[in-house]
Amino acid sequence: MIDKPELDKRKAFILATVVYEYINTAEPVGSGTLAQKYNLGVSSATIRNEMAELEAGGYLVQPHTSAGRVPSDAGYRTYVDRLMTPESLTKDDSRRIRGQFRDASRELTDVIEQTTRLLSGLSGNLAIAIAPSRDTHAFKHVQLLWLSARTSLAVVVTSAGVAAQRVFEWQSDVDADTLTRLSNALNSRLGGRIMEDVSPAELEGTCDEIGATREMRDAVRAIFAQSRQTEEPDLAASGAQNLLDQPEFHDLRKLRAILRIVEEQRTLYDLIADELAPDAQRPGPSQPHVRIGHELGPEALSECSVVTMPYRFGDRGVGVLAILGPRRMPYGRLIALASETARSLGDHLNDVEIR
Amino acid sequence: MIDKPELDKRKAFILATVVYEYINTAEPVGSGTLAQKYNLGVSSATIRNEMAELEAGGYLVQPHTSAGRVPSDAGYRTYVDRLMTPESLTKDDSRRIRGQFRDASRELTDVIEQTTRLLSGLSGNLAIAIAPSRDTHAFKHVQLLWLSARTSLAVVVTSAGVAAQRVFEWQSDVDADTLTRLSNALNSRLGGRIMEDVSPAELEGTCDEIGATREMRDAVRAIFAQSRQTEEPDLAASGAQNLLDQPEFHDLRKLRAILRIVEEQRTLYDLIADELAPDAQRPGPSQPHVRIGHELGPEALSECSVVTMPYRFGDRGVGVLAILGPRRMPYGRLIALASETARSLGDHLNDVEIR
DNA sequence: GTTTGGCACTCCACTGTGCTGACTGCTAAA
DNA sequence: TTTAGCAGTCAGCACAGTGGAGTGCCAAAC
Repeated sequence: MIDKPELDKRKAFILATVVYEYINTAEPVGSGTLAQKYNLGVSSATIRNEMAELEAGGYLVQPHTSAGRVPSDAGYRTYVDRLMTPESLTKDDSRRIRGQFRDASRELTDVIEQTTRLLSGLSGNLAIAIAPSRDTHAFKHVQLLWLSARTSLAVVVTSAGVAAQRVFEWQSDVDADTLTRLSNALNSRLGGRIMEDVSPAELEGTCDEIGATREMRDAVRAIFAQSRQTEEPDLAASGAQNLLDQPEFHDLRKLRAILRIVEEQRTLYDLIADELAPDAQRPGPSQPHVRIGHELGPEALSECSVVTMPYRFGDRGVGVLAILGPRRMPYGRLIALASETARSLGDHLNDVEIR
Repeated sequence: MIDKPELDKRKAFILATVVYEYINTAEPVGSGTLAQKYNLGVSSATIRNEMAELEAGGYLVQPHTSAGRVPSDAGYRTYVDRLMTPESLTKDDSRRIRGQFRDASRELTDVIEQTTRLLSGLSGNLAIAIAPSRDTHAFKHVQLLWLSARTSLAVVVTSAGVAAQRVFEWQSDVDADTLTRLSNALNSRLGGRIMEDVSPAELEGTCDEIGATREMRDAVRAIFAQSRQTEEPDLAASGAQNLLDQPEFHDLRKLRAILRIVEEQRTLYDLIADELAPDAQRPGPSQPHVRIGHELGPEALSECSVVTMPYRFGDRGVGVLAILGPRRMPYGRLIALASETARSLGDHLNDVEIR
């Protein structure tokens, strides 16, 4: 990508104003409107000339010859990176966010889902949340419970709550005492460790220590594997119907394509999970990111933008909040919303963390 | 409601054909089309007369003077109750349903969600599932686990798997032995009982037996209350984007109203939960039900129909599957799909039930 | 009594036309 | 470099005209 020519002050101001006006009205912005509504100190003809140059530079596009201008991906990008003034939340928004987490559930999946509801309600767009990978939770406790001679229940508790439970049917009788000894051995060896650091070899070693059968060894491996990973990405989305309000999605074909992606969680996950890896390594506070139109990849989302904001849980756990909407979204407000919600969510998770 | 006049054979056949044709084409059906495509043995003029009478009887309506006819709620109702021939599933559908449950999760909420995905995929409509109320599960096991001197974890296991877990922070030190004795006492007193039959007095009695503190009594009550009920109805829905394909929902206002109801789970639950109560009492196999247009209640759903089918879990647990779509839905096929899926789901739940 | 062909009538959906208004680019003067 | 003025472009809208699908009714046929 070639560097865009630098924008002089007036061009920058005009671009910012076009984006601002278009975000508010959803109508192509003409030179006349600009001269009238905003005090630029120059005539519409001058603005016209500037806008022509902004179009040549790739910041604006014209839907048709005799229409006003609309920002391009590059126009939005410049706006977000350099022209936009950061916003802070209204008192009311802050209060609603705090209120939501004050009496939120302790259950990770419930919290994640409630957070997407909150965020979609406040933002008027589609909200998505990815739960922190279980690999990064700390192991707290495992208990093998005796239910009957040939059945038992295994429960694994991590710092984020119960990660997995599973019923086993044994081939041969098992007594409660063996289960307790095995539980104790595993607890003393693994307590406090991060799940992804626990190796299968270590599990087997612990089993051998108390003379567990081969069958039990397999069972222990299975239950640990299950508590580390889920088959489907752990993700929630809500507020899809908000998109119906946006004039750009009145075309049903486009809307379908988008909703298909949302329903098919895998694609949605891949879209946002990019934010996980870099943030987990980078030290310091997390940063919101904005991805605009074609930057997102899928053609179906070429008229959408996404604001993402990682949140932290414990030392290692990282999840992501995201807001998906039309490119014509109020970036400042949504960034502020996502940031504050991510912060509150992280705080809440740390509060309810099992220590 | 006044009884409709009986339909003679020919009227019945014409009504059935109009409904059938309209379901397939989504276009108002005219007398000419009927005479041409279906072998009625009479001319279009005769059909015209019959259709006029069917309209007078309230079975058909005309969108405008020079258009064909469209079924009314009463027309669909008659079709579903008396005219339609029951369908059975294709080999392929049956295979997909069986395949889905062969390696389905043991986790109740996962199964419920996967079932809605399956059903929305097969039916091409919106699928909804309500999980059986936890009140009807059988109590299996409770374990109070010692995590540290002042924190412990309680896990309640019911016949459908883990129902609740909760971390307690105690005001004063608690030792592992007390927790174990309390767990044992609760288990021996309550094992196998249905959750809704367990009274708070009984819980308190058991606590007193082993000399538990007031604080622990409250904790036990809380964990049992939590395992019986969830705040939100336990419900899953998927396939909303299927509705976009239906021509009747190309009107965005109508679509919005419907999606709003779907997102707001409470209304959706109330809509379908009616099916729970009567079926739980009635002996014998469950029956599918169809509710059409205004029968559903909410004005927003006046152009929709819902097929519901209860499924059973254990002796008492009853949940419901539902398919929501336009009134112009292939009732025979959807009833067969819902029935077969409900049966498979019930079987699966009973297979994975903890005994 | 029922059925049928014929006919006049109705009304939606579509098409083409012309108009309006918003906006542009360009040019020449300030 | 800025501005006023002007001609040109094009979407969107209102309007009228047309075609066609379908109806209701009536009189003749069965």
